[in-house]
Amino acid sequence: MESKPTIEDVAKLADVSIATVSRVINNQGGVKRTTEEKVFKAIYDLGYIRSAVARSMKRKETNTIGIIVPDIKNPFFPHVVAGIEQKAREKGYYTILSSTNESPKVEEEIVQIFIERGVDGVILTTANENGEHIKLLQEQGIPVVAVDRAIKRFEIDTVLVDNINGSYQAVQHLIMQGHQKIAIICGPQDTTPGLERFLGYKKALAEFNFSIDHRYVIQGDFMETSGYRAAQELFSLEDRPTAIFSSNNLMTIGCVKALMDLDWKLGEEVSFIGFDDVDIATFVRPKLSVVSRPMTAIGEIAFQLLHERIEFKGDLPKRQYLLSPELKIRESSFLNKISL
Amino acid sequence: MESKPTIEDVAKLADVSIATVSRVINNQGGVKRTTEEKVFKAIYDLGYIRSAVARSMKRKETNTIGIIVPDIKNPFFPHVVAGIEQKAREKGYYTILSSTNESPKVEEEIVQIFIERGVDGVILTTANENGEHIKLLQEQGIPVVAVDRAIKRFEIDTVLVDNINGSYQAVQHLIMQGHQKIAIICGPQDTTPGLERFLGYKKALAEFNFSIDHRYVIQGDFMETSGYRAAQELFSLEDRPTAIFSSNNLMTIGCVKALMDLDWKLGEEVSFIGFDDVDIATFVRPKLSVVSRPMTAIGEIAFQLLHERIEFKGDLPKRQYLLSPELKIRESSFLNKISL
DNA sequence: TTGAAAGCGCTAACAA
DNA sequence: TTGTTAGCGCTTTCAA
Repeated sequence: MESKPTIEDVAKLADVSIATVSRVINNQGGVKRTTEEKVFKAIYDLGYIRSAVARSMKRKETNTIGIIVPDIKNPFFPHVVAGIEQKAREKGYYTILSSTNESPKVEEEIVQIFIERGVDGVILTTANENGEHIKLLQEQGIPVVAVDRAIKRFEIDTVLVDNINGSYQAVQHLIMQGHQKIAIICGPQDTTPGLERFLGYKKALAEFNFSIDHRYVIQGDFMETSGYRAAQELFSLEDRPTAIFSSNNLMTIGCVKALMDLDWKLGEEVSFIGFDDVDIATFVRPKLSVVSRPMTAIGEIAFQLLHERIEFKGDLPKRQYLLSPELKIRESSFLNKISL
Repeated sequence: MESKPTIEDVAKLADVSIATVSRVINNQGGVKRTTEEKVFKAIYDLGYIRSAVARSMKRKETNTIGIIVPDIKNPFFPHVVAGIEQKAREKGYYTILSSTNESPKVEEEIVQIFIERGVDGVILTTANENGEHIKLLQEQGIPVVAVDRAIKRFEIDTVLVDNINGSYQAVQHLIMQGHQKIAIICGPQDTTPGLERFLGYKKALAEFNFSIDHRYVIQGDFMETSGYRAAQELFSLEDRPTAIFSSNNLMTIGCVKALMDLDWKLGEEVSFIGFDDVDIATFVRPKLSVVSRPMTAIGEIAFQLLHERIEFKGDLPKRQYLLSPELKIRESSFLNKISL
C-alpha cells in the first residue's frame, strides 16, 4: 500500500499548483475549463480523496456535530437521532453519536472529547441538568441545543415537549372516566421530563380537588425494571389504585409485564396510560392508551436550531421550542367492567 | 470569545517549550516533576484542550471508527452499536454512526465521508453486499468488519449469526409439532440474512421430505409493512398455512399485527416463530417463540476484530465469526387447539 | 486565471 | 531533562 495521494500529487500529475487543485475541489470557480478537466482527471487517476482532517485544521470547522443521548437502546432516541441525521446530511453536516448510559461522568468525558475533536455544535439530552460541564462548551463558543431535558444553569436553546400538558391530559382523561384512585410511576425528579410529568399529574388532580395519595406515587428511574417493581408495589397495596399512569416508555413495558404476571387485569381491574408510544401498545389487549410525541420532528427541529447558531455567529436570543404531545386514546384507559 | 488557547500559549505561560507541553499532555514521561506541575497549572489556568484535529494530522490516526447501519430505528442495531461503543471507549476509540436507510447510494457517500475524515476502521452492515465501494476502503488500507451481512467481493472479517441453523431449528420445531403447511415471510434474497434464513427453512423441509409450496413463500423487505402484507396474503389463501416463520423482527411485528386485525387466531389457527426477539413477544398471547441473537456480543466481537486489525498492521487471515442463535420456545409455536 | 507561500496546532526526531 | 524545528495536507491571501 503506497501512501495516500495528497493534493500535491494531484497538482504534480495535472501540472498545476496546489492552489488550483484546491480551487477545483472546493468548487470556487475562477479556473479555466480545460485546467479543471486536467485536475479532475488527475484526481480520478490517483483515486485522490481530500483529507477532512487537514481541511478542518485550516478552516477551523469540522462540519461535524456531536450528539449525546442517555440511552441509545431506548427507542425514543434512535428516532430523534434519525431526524437529526437526516437534516444534518442535507446541510453537509455529519454526526458523532455517544451514549452516556445516564452517567454524568461519562457525559463529561464525551463533552471533553467532542471539544478536542472540534465539533461545530452539540445536541444533547443530558444526564445531569445541573451540570457545569456545559460551561466548557460555552467557553469554546460551541453552540449547544438541549433536547428532551433542560439545561439549568446556562442559556441554551431547547427543544422540549409539553410534558405537563401531556400528562395532565392523560390523568384528566382518567378522571373523566370516573377514576379516583390514580397512581403514577414517576421518572427521576431531577430530570425535566420526570418532574414535569409528575406536575401534570398533580395539576389534573388539583383541578378536580383530589388530594395526592402518597401510596400511589411511586418513584422509578425510567428503566424497565423500575416500572415492573412499581406495579408490584401498587398491587401489594390493600387499597389498590384503579388506574396507573407511567412516565415513560420503558417503565410502561415493565409495568404492563408486571400486570400480566400478577394477573392484575388491565381494563377490568385497572386502567392504564403511558407517556410515549411503544410497540407493545397495540399488541396488548386492551390496547394501551398513550401520550405520544413527534420524535423525528424533535430531532429535525433540534438540528435546525443548532444549524442557525452555527451559521450566524451573531447573538441570537435563547430559543425554546415546546412541542405538543398527543393523547392517543386506545382502550386501556376505558372503564370496561372496572368496578371503581 | 478570545480564540482558543493552543499548546503554544500553554508553553509560554508555563515558561517551557511546546515539546515539553506535548510530552506532558501525552504522558510520555521524561519530564521533571516540578516542570510537569507548572505545565498542568498553565493548562488548567488557560482551560486548554488539545486539538484532536492537529494531533490526527500529525499522527495519521484519528482514534475514530465509523459505523454504518442500514436502519438505526430497527432495535437490533442500537443494541449492536451499544456493544461496539462500550468496547471502543475502553480502548480509547470513538465512533461516528451513520444510517443508510438501506440505500446503497447513501452508503457509498458515507464511505467516502469516512475516508475523508480518516477513520481508523469501519464496522458496517451493508445495504449492498455486492458493492464495489468497499474497494475504496481497502485501497486506503482502512480495516473493515462486516456485521450481520457478508461482503461478497472482498476479503473482509465478518461477524455473522448462524442464520441457516437458526431458522432450521425454528422450522424443525414447527414440523415436530405436526405442522405440514409452514409459510415463511422472507427477507430480501440478496442479503445474507434474508437468503440464509430461507435456506434454513428449505433445509428443514427437505429433511422431512416436504416439498416447497410456493404459495407459502412470501417475499418481504424486512420492514413492518411487508410483514403485515405477507400475513394478509397468506390469510387470503384457500388453503392457509398452519404455521408462519418470519425472517426478522420488524416483519414479525407487522405480521402479528395483521393476524390480530384479521382475527386469525395465533396459537389456535396458526402457529408462529420469528427471527430475532422483539419487545412485543412476551406481551402477545400466546407469547411469541423466537430465534434470538446475542446483539451486544455481536457488537463487542466486531470491535474486537477491528481493533486487532488496527493495531497489528500486519497480515491477518480473514476471520469469520459465526455466533449461534438460540431458539426461545415460548407459546406461539405450540399446538394448543390447532387442528392441522 | 494561476502560483508562491504562510500558516493552522500538533508530534517526534534530533540536538543540546 | 529540555528545546528547536521540520513537517502533516490543506486553504487562503497576495502577487503575478
